[in-house]
Amino acid sequence: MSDDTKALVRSTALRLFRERGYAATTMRAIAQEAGVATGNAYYHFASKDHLVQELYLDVTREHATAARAVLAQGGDLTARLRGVMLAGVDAFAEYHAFGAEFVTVAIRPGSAASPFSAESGESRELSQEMFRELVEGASPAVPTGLRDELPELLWLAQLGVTLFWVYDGSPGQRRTRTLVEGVAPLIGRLVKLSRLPVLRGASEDVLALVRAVRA
Amino acid sequence: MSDDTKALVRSTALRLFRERGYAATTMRAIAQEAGVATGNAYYHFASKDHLVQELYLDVTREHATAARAVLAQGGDLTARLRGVMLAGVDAFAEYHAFGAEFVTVAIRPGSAASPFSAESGESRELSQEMFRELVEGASPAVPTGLRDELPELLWLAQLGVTLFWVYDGSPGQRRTRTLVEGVAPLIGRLVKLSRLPVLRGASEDVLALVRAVRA
DNA sequence: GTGTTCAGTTGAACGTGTTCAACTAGTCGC
DNA sequence: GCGACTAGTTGAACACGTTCAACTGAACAC
Repeated sequence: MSDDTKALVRSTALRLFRERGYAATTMRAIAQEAGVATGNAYYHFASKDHLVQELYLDVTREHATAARAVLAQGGDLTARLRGVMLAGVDAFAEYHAFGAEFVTVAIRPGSAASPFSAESGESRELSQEMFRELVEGASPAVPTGLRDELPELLWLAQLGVTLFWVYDGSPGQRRTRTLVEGVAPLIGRLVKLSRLPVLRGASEDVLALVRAVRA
Repeated sequence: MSDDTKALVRSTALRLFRERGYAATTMRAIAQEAGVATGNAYYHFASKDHLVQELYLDVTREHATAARAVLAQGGDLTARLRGVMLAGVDAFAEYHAFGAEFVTVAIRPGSAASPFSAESGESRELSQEMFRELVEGASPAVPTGLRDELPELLWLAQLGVTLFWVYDGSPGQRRTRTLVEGVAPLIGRLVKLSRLPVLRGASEDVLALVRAVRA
């Protein structure tokens, strides 16, 4: 029964999270709705955060699927970045009402749901792989100097957009879409300009900084 | 006794936060240490978050004081930005052990301690005013087109640096200092370059985006 | 069969942030 | 003086996430 129970708790939790949000979904309610004891849920999932992490994995998968359809259409860096980020806004839209509390949980450094945590490794890899495809399939091609670092930077940019999205109370998250519509061409343009002598130094500084800071 | 009690609860809470961090400081402990009933603390402060917000106000004041000393020395945008941001890292250093949980609390959109909340108005104003001085006192002067928007952008950059700082486990937060050492001249350089024809368009786009997104 | 082991399961118990009905004491109107 | 009125204060009570000692039953060894 173990595997069945775990799957049942998982799906029950995700359903309740979607229906009620994070705070209003109690561990007791999850257990009761799944027909098991409270402690049993903790046997299979170390904490409520670990259950939320399962939700993130689901959403990341949806985003990756939608993004792959966008990327299949080709295009330049700007178009691809715009498409992938807007696909993200769409994928997350369903959860916007509770987005705030979910991101709150995610940002806690110790949390299993943190985008940097070991537990989130699977969804992080999924997401970063998506941005790698985005960069590598762009035409015209991204300058070689940037090609290695850019995917991770774009992944971080996506996290930033998501953070903005959390605070975005406009209907349909219009402001976040406006942000994406502005940021995508801006990044596209800066990448293009990075080869010019004037910006050569600055762009090298950015890359050096990224490397220094990561170490 | 009301004002006395409020001040007593406030100072007790801040002391315990500094000594034990956020999670380990219980409302019961604060009340007990202050010699009042638990409910009494809630009469004066709506929630634990509101007490944390008082701590932020304290720290912001320390940062502003340290920053003012830096700004009094003049200098160009890069030097001033570097000085102010490093002063921030120093002012926050004492709390780094618990920084994670404090920022966690602060980032929750509904929270009183959020940098965007009404309750944080005082420390937000204090901080933004600091960046306004930073920009306006810089020599050579910042291009007029940027002068209005830059302070708020720098304030946001500071929030970003603080977010990085939370995750920075290096001794003495060396990585955050490296980040500041890199970001300050980068911003300084970009601001200078923004007047060149090649970047004119991009920098106008940035400003237009900021305005569009803020609305 | 019998004994042993252990993954799976149970629900009471703990400490938490927060709420609230009740109590206290000082102030005002008369 | 006296009767409201109220700001201040109390501590028990609530629901929560989480823990844990105890129980169950299937698998296995002999």
